[in-house]
Amino acid sequence: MVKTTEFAYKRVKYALTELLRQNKWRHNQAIPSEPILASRYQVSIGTIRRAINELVAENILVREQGRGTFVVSHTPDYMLNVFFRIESSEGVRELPNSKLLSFEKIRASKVISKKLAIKPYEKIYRVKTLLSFRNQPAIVDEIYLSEKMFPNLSESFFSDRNETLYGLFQRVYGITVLNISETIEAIPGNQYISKLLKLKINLPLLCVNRVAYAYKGKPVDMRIRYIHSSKYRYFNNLGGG
Amino acid sequence: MVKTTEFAYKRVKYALTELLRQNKWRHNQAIPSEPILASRYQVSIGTIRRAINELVAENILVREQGRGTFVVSHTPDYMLNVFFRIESSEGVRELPNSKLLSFEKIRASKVISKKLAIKPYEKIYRVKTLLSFRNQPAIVDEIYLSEKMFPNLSESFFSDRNETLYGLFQRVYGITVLNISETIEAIPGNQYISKLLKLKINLPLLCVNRVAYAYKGKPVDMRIRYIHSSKYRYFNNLGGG
DNA sequence: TAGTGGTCTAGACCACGTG
DNA sequence: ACGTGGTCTAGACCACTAC
Repeated sequence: MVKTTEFAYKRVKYALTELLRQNKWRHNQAIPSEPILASRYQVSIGTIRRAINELVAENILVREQGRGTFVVSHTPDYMLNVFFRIESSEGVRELPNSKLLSFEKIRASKVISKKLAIKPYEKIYRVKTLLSFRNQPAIVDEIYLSEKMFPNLSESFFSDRNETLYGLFQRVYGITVLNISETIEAIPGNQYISKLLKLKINLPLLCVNRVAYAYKGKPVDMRIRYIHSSKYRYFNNLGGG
Repeated sequence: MVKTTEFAYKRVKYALTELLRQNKWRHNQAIPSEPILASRYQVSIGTIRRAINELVAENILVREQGRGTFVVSHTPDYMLNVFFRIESSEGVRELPNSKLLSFEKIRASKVISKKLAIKPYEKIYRVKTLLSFRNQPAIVDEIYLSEKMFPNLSESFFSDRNETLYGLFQRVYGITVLNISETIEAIPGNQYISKLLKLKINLPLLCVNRVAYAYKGKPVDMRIRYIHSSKYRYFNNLGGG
């Protein structure tokens, strides 16, 4: 067990994370400057810088020289570079357009409630969307969201969107998705999904199972994503650099 | 175009990377201590630390308090935590055993020579192996290696291995794999691979296409990996933290 | 011009590993 | 006891943004 308060910079980092989790700073405004934080936490600027640097490395904050340090903003560009891992077979990387298929309020199954860290049978939304690149259907999404976390969500949020879903979470609910864990399988397409993707039944699809997390590992949403695998693929880079 | 020599720490980092690329320091011995490097490059220890910190963040060096700073070592454990992205459907993560299927010397196709950054039709090895977890066949690998980069490679290197392939590259050839890029597709299994994996033909398989790189983006090997997808899956984490 | 983050320094003191 | 990396400080100077 590592104490997060053993060192000054860990203590500062923990305090800043806690303030971020409480949504004290919106994603468009600068957090307090380094000298101010240094005096507030009674440490040197170097120690503040170290704490902030770690949060920057974790994609939680971004620094802008001459302007300040900000909460990361879920722009489409950010999404494309950090979270979106699907490209065409030719290696083209772009964001798809989204079309709403269905919007339902249901009760969470045991599996889903566990992944969302809510009680079994709590109310959730299930949203299905069809994602297309240049009008070519490519991906079927099933999204699961806790109603408690996202009260008063309705169809209209999904039908005409000019922002990413995580951008909406941040703008409307003040919830910032920080990291994501995914598992990928190959499965034969069933009738419903194959038809949407304009594929013959039983052809192999990539199936991506994703859970997104906010501060301190709090689950935000879960989704199952079926991908037209002969035209699109998943990509990944490992090892840093 | 970013000049890598604009700042002292970038200059030091570049110099260290160059020495690493030239294999000046083996992976079992410490690189020079921080005070020595500081005096050698005429900068303060803080600047040396910054350069080293970036190399540590890129998984190139590891620090060990009280002992020194080392070139990262490709132990099985390191492989499992950094590069190996396959787990069982129950979420168990372990390294497979490898059995040699075939070892050939062939000429590179255009596609492969491009990925390995060698001339078309240069001599390469093609190695096929069957990977198993607890004696259950799970993965078929096709590995492509440049003969120029790995002279005098023979079957025996692959038949009885107690180390990972990248561990062998590092120990025998002094080549350290630093990062990896992968694309993942779903494909129907052909007869040859389905049989090896004890699957019916045409069932969906995960197909992972990997290129591994050493210092400065130099390609080391390429492999195509076919995975028994109903028992095993690919996993990934995005966003850091 | 004032305020922000970015680089770099020189040094104190601590924690750890080896002899 | 000594040398290693780890933390933290206080301050100089630079680069960029805003007003």
